[in-house]
Amino acid sequence: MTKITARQIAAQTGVSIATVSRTINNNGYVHADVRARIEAAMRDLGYLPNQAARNLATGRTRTVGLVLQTLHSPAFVDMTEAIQMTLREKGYFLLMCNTQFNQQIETDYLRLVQSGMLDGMITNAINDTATEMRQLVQQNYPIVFINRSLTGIEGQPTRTGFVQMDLQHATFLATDYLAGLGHRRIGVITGDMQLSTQQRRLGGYREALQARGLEFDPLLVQAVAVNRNEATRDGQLTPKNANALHEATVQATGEFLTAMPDVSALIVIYHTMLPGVLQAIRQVGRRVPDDLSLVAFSDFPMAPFLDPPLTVVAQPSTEMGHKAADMLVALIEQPAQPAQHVLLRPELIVRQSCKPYP
Amino acid sequence: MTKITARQIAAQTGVSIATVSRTINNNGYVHADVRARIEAAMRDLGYLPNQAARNLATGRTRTVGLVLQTLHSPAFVDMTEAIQMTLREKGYFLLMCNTQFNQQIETDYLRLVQSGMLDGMITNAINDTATEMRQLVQQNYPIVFINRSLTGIEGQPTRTGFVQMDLQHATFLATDYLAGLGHRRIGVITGDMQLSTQQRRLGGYREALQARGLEFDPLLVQAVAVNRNEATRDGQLTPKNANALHEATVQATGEFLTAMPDVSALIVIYHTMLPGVLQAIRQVGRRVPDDLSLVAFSDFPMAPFLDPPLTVVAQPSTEMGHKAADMLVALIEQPAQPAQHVLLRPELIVRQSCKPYP
DNA sequence: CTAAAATATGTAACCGGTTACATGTGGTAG
DNA sequence: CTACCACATGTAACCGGTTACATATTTTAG
Repeated sequence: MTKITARQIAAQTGVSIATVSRTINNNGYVHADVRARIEAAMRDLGYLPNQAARNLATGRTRTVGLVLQTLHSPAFVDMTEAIQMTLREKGYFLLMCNTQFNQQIETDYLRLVQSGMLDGMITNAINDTATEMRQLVQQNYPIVFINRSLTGIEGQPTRTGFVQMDLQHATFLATDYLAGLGHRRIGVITGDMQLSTQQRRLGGYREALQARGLEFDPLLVQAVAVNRNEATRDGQLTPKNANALHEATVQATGEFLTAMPDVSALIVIYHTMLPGVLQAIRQVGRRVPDDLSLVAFSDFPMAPFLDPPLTVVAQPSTEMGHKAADMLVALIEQPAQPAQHVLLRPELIVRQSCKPYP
Repeated sequence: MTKITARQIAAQTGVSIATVSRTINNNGYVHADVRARIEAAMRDLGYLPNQAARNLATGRTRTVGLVLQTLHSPAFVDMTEAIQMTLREKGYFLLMCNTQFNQQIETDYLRLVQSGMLDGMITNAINDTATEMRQLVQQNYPIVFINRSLTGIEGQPTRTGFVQMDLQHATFLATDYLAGLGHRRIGVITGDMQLSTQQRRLGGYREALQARGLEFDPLLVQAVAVNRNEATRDGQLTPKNANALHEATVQATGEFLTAMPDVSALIVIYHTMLPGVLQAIRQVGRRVPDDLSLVAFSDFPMAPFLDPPLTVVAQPSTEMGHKAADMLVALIEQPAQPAQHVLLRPELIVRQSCKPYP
């Protein structure tokens, strides 16, 4: 299995390597007969152009990165598949970068764009405000942010794009629905408060409360730590951390429900926490929806078959994936311009996990 | 943002580019002082070595591909994350290749190894017997197969590895458990019959039936088509196909249950079909577990919270992922040798979706 | 004290393509 | 007939590193 090179194809066909290259890339002039002979030779010898060489010569790789914290969320799976399918149609490849909420890993992956390994990046990076990220944006590397925003680049020509679900509206929908059912004390189980998205998420919560004349009580917002910087220092990754998050969720939710017996409804922001929350609810002896109404984020195929069928705020994940991929390719192939924004709306899907407040 | 090159670092530091390269790669001799100066210069200028150039020069990319049909299966998600984490620790990157059951896409991705873009491949390719695949194996490209086997390479030195769950034992466990509960007519909902894994899966089914003195009835095995070659010709991918599979499952299962009223237990081989099966069961008016016992494949976090909590055969997906990644890296970094095999055992997790036959 | 070994660094070939530029042919408009 | 343009192909520089080899200096061993 000696590696076949373009030189050998050229020799075989009696042309120069430049003509072979033109044939491969279908640019420049190549006589039809010559083209046919070259293509035949390539087929016969099973020739495939060396990608590394092309990448070096062209300065592009037709590969983009997708930096997500985890795939253990149906929304992310939908998005990932949508992104990959769209990219594939446009001739791009996808490098997966799951960070398990570890910021160091996140930063490491971001550098791949600068190292010329990736033409661009789609990310919902946690440390979206970090220096490294701003640097990337400033240097005009193509980046599409998912559900993130970045201040200070307004109007400047960059290669930055934003695809967002209306996070504020999502929590608004959930809160408003529950408040409309008469619930007064609506708990929220969410992640680290320092995430830049929390403001918008809680904004929708407060907005809905206010509209219904309810008071905002910070004690009703229960954060579960998802950031796993420390947990990953020792190299123990997935299984341990997945369990760690689950345990942390069970414990935090259990304590929350015990400490707040007047909470009659719960909004769960992160899908990854849902099993833990459900378990905690069982453990403290509450029943959904009779003793506790529940709205979760992200729809998933099994949601209608849970006990009870789960009312959720569905995210347009597949569409977000398509948009993000489209946008990134555009940013890669076109010159810098003011950042583009796409905002998609979430949707409340009512099933049977909520009841009117007695 | 002029791109910084190793040459500039060399000039800046007053050394040759070779010394810079030695510093970067930490091989060969470099004086400690010089090394320090070079590293300082690299930091100051924000230098990152160009990956394409390194790939070309070294003939390696430290990137491997993962070819899976879909991520809409918790087992695949677990595996993917485990693979990626393991690879990352060993300094490799992961290129995602979801094929949506399209064999053309599968083949396309396989070629990436030959084009030098990938150092190796982990795959559960559908067309595992195809010419392209055998060719790859023959040419000693590092490949690890997940739940697949390949005849005709026994003893030959290749760079092939196999990580398998004991598929036969998995169906055996499910079937034996149901038969032990007194069920006689146990239905199986599965995928395309031409998949090379079907033989082993059904083997376990028949083995258990035989051990319990029950007869095998081919009519009890209901296939749902998952192969989406045609559906993808028009470029319409994810959402349409996901729905298509769901609808096909609902319909096939519904007809099956209606045509076979004496079936008192059901084994669902593919997780992606589970929602469709559950919906069909509802539609035909059966109730789990009272009118129908159910065992599904793959455990998932929400399984205990389904109605009823689902009895499943759990796959050691995370472990399979780790093993596969370890194995692939070994195959990449070591010379060809006889194929390695890892066989892991599934486990029956009994919850409440099965009842004794009345 | 001297030869061998270890350390340190530079030179230049090489990885396998892409592409700007030069060169050459044939057809066509003026 | 000449100038110009489309077509066709080759030459060689270039992409940005890696690394074999040559050379020089410093240690170490005997």
